[in-house]
Amino acid sequence: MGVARAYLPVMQRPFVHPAVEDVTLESVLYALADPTRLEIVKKIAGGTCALNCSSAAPADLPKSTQSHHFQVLREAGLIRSERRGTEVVNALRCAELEKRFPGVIASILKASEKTKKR
Amino acid sequence: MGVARAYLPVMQRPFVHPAVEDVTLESVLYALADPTRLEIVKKIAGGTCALNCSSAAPADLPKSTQSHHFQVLREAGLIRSERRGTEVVNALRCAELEKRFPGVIASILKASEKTKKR
DNA sequence: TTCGGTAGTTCAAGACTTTCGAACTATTGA
DNA sequence: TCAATAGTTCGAAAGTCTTGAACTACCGAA
Repeated sequence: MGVARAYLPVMQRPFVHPAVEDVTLESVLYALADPTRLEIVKKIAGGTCALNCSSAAPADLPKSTQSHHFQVLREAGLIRSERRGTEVVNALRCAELEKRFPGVIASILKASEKTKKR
Repeated sequence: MGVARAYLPVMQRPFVHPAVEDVTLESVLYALADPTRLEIVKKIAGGTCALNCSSAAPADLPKSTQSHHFQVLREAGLIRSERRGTEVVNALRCAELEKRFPGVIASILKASEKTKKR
């Protein structure tokens, strides 16, 4: 009979996400204050389905930097990540965040669109 | 006759504020992402009149740190500062910011009030 | 009119963060 | 089974934050 494996290999460990009530406004603002991360969030928010890391991040961003930014976004409670075989798909936690901080994410995304085109 | 003084003493130089159209969303989010600065902005926003630096900042914050945070807020376009004798009075640039980034500041301030009480 | 207190600035050093290359782990498809 | 793909971890270099110390400017009292 299969002995329970105490430690899952690193690349199989499920991601940990904060409960929505533990998400802080400051961590959300902090996460969005970085231009690269705002870019990522915009890309995820703009699409209709969850995106893997590489396609959500700016084209030439080193992978180690990508990993770091996705971790910050995840720990801030902005995105939910799930492993799908070799890739990680990421979705914005829109509805939850809207309930917790009404208007915040929506107004920021809207403002960032307008600001973008110059 | 009074010779024009080329350089005003440091402590008399007027503050420089960015024009509202040069304010970027990222600099605003960056400025608000710091808990101390969010605290300061909340205090300024909550009052009915402009506040000097010492009374807008958390009680035990070292003055050099205060100075730094007010500079960040000013350069981000969030506050307008003016010298009044020995002190500096600070006001939120509410109306201008609301026009440039509708809902952003308002929703953040609102969310921060709710979050505060725990 | 000078002196003490108050308000804020500047500078430099130590602590903390960010970024990124290199080496690694898992999974998939040929 | 092997190469390619997707992401993680580590450590070092570069960058940013925080703070004490020394400073400037202004104000009010004696």
